[in-house]
Amino acid sequence: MKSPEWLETLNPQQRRAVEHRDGPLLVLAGAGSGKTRVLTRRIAHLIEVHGVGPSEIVAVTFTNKAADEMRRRVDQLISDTEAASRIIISTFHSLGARLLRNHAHLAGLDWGFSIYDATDQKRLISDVLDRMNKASDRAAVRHHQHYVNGRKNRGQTPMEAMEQAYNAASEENAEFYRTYQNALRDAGAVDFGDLILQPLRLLREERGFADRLSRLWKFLLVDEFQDTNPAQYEMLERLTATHNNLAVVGDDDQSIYRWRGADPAHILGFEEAFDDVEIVKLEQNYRSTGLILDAANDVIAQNQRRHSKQLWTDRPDGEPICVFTGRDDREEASWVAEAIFDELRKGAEPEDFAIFYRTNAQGRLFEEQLRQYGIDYRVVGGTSFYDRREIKDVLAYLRCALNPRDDVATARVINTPRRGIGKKTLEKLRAATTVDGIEHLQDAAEFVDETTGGDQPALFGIQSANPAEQEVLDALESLRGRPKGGISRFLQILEETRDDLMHFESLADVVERLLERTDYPAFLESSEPDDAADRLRNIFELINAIEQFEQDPTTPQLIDEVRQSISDEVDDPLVTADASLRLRGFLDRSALVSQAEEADDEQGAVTLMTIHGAKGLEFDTVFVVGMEEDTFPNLRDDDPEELAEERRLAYVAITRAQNRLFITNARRRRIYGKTRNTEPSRFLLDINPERLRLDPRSSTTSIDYAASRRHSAKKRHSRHSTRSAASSSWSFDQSSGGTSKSDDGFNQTPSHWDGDEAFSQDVDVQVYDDGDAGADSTSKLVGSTVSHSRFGVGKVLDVSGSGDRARLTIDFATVGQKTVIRKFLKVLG
DNA sequence: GGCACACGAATTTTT
DNA sequence: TTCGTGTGCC
Repeated sequence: MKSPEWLETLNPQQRRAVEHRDGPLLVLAGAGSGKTRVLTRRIAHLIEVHGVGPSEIVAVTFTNKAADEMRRRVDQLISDTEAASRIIISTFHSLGARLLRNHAHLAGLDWGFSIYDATDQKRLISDVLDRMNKASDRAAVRHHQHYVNGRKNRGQTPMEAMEQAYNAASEENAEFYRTYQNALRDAGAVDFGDLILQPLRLLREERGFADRLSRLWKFLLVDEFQDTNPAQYEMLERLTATHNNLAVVGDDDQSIYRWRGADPAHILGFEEAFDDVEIVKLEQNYRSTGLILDAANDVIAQNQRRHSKQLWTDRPDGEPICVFTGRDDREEASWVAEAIFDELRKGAEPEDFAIFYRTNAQGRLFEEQLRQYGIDYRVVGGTSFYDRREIKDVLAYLRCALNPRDDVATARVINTPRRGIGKKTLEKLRAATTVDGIEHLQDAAEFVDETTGGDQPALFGIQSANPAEQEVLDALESLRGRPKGGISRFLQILEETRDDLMHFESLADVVERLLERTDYPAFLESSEPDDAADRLRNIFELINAIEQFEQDPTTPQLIDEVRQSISDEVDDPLVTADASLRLRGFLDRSALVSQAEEADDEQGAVTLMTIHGAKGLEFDTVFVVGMEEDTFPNLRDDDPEELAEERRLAYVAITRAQNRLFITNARRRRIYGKTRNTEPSRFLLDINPERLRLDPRSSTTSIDYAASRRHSAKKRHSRHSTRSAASSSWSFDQSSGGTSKSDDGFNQTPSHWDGDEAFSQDVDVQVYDDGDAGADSTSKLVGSTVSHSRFGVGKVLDVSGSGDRARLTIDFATVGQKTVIRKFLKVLG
């Protein structure tokens, strides 16, 4: 077999990683060093040069985005598309789901088990707490969720948690874990943590399971290895125990999921944990300019515990990093929008720009401003598609149909749309689930449904010797009228949907009939007229996604696997129906994919996302916004590990930029509706100022604007003013270009921005005066950017007259040229 | 049982 | 600011 020609395009280290065949391989891949390139080529190389079977290769990633991207790139490298489709490329969680789905019986699960997402999990936790007569308020739910997930991330079963309990409180937690786990099992469901933990248990306990898998899967590759949690790590160990063909790629500097249980110790200690580890360091960065890389290094250098590596580039320095400090968060956003607007005018493409923020909430302002400027954008992440109420409702119906034990799903939709089953009735149903023979809400519902009102015996002829239980049953039997009718109707809908599953080829058709049957669109229309159209559109998108899933080339294989695993033990036609199996697959997918694949609109839009979402991506021009203390870093307590992780996050953000990097912040920011003064992020101050350039339109003359505030605060208290020594950072002097602010449209505020003292006064007393035109010399406005409440943003072409009544000819981004009276305009800059 | 309203609380990041 | 939960009324 001859080497493929692309081998020549790799640098020596990359090539070493690609050509390595057997045994453990650790690739320490700095940002932008061609990590994905190495992984994808390694896969191709294994197949085409070493003759490894495609289905013997398993590549694991953490996000669906990364998995999709890898799949795409592998497809490009391997000409045999059928072979390429047999390579398993999936996230850890999808892989776990697949293992469980195919071995449900081994894991003690029903074939149709549900996957609970974080929201479902919370609901169940709350129910369990109620049943245990414990507080079930938000904080308690959060605490227990955190606890359970923490145990599962560490690979601990309830029993192990109990064994490790060291005091009353931890015993109580472990006891809760046990009860919760039983409840999950009762509901025929698994949570996210189980997708790793349950397969892991099989690997530990089922003789031959690990052996079988390691014969099947001979080469494992793991992307973003720094993000593995202990459970995932153990899973990898067990899967590769017989052959040790484990290739991991990662960068300890980009470990940003500690809060989710990721432990960088795995990558830091990989060399010791396995024998004869081949180590490859990829240190050449191909992505960023010299200055951007230097800035990233300035920031990350402050972290202690790191693999030693020296990221370098032979690219030129490039432009200095542009820093802008707005007077408030709104101005920050509008400055960013305008900067992009200007670049677009010069011919840049929207998809070259990305705005990264620390928390999703920050995105809103940028959306607003981009809209003002008529710039197309796409928001990645945020409230994910599958988290939307209407989507969860529809999926809950499907889950109910497939898994009658799924009480969380049942409770969600039994009265959606409203059909007369209120809190009281639901309580009665719930109370009955403790009676023998009625384990689940749907059982209780059927009990009611079959109780025809006296002459016929109740379902199962259930009677209880226990008076309390009998009381519960009596309460159910006494239901009449709307509640009872609603319950019957609900069961009928499920029954008909199950029937459809058995008789319809297309899952999309089944869902459409479900919508009709529930009259869901009308329900949307009546309950929230304003959003109904949007929500309905989302539902159509869901149907679309289902159709796509049904046509996906990898779907048949998935279905076959499940079919094989259940065929010999189940002969329920509902279970074995094609549509059911596909529905099962689709539900798994939707539980594990946080966002609707928006592969469609990559082009023509500016990208907005959190920094977490940005990992693994790159853009020509990057705006890292909200660079302030308390926003970024966003620290809960003063745990140094937490700070280190925030720092890595900053490193990730900076290293996404190829050619231009903008860092912005605001001196005042609204948080929870309250306005607060801010301080510049320590990460910004860690960057050597020689690499930075402060934009002259900033509301400050120093990047370390808080230093001047501290400085003058000091001055107020002591007669001998000293230069602030509080900051350990380099001092920055804006040597030139310190413009007066008289012509920037904010000149209703006296121009007193030059000295620290005046600046600090400004911070204390200045109130942003929005929209008041004042009596500026209007002739100066030609060329400046203005905004209008209806027309959005535009550039001033011409001015006639003066003062408020002046008539301005403006080229608006959205509507073209208009003439508008001065007083209806807001000058932006 | 359903609805409207008020109040209160709370906010990282994601599989 | 926005969300969700709790209360009171029809």
